[in-house]
Amino acid sequence: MANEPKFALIKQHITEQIRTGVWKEDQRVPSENELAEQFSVSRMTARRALSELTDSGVLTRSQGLGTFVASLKSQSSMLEIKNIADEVKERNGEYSAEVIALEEIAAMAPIAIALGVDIDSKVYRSVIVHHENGQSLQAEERFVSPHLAPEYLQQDFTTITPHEYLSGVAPLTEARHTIEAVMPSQDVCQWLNLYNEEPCLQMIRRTWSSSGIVSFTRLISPG
Amino acid sequence: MANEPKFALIKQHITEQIRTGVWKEDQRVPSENELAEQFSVSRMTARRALSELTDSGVLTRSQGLGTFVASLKSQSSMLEIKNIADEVKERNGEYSAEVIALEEIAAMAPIAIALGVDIDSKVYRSVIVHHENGQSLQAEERFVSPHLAPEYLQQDFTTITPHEYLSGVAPLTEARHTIEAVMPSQDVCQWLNLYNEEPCLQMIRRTWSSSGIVSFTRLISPG
DNA sequence: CATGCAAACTTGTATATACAAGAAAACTGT
DNA sequence: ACAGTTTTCTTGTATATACAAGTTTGCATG
Repeated sequence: MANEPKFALIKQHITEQIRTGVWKEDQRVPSENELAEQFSVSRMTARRALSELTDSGVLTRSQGLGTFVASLKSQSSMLEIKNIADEVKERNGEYSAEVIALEEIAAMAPIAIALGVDIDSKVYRSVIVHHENGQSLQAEERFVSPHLAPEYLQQDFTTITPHEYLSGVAPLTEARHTIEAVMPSQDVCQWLNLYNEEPCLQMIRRTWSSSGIVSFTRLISPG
Repeated sequence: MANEPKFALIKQHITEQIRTGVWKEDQRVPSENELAEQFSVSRMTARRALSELTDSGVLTRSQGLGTFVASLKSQSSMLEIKNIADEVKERNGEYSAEVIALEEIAAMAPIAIALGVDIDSKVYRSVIVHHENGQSLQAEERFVSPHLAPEYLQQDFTTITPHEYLSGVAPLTEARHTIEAVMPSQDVCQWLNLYNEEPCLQMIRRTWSSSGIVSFTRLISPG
């Protein structure tokens, strides 16, 4: 065997084709059998190369259809807005969401300014607590402009996360984050079932779509 | 076959043992052959469960020794400070670093304030450009307090990243991030070889260790 | 023509087998 | 007692095979 194992050589070949633009986004790549013949390896070895590149997000596969170059929206993972439900599932945990509030409120000054709407105009507010294996992991308070997501209050956020829903109705073009350590307020302690006052990480996130500011989100995770 | 494939059941069993504390950090887990016998599956199926959990960071393996529960430093990936070199390698890219500057300078007012040192006192400054497959990916300008990392200027940052070095000399206890979109300055354009003026993502990161502020970093990535 | 079925592809799961390579324990001869 | 070797365990790579399951294509029958 060469210094590099065969499956690694196939991986390198594939990433090379993608990097140099020979294989473009969403384009179909050779099937397991084709690669196996091309590199004179067994199907299982070709499969391993494709599977590992799928795990690392370079390719996507679907049964019956084939393997494709992943659409690399945010290649730089710095921009990546992670879906907490997917993260939990990646860790093999059991994800559940609890809807604490889902309502229409009158925008107080700072919220109105953040969302770019008039003071005291109607905005939607949701408070959701994300659980992993029954333990509360993160609280999410979100304010949404009604005219960009009019059906927001009708959603069932135990089965779809607000981020997933909003991504569907208004694809995000930009996000701005601020992360800081804070002491949780009384509200937050109640949402997350915190008894002792431990510092929490708070992320403020504002997301834009092409038609304007979509939402203003506060994510709070215990220490 | 059950609704859930066998390898998934084994994965669930393993994560369950870890989650409930039956198997603790760095403890050895059953070998492929032991799991295979225990679950009445082939070694390859048991192996798949172990491999996938290793890929997702739950386990670590080493040839000849065995498989162990990973030490789970930062379970919550929100806090995780990713190492760009590792990220590139994960994507199967070729990583290289270029040291643009590595020097001692007199701290100007904003830098001194950010680092918590006196104005015009000596601080270390490094500018490093991270490359993936020869293309510049990210520029990193970093200011470091000398008394917390006195040997900083003697390091070879083409083989170890500043973050890796600093983590070794002063384990980080906290980090604060700010991400925003900016137009790159002339300096940055030169570092990253940018000709046209495209917006860049800038992340300001301040890291603390138990003995004080360690570094103030500006990371800039093209759009 | 249209509906339905079958064939031919794809990826997904699972097994049995073989050998390579790293690490530690046990055994050997000096 | 020590050094070197062998054995035995581990994970790592690779193959051949089998069947399951999803998707498309095309053919055949009504």
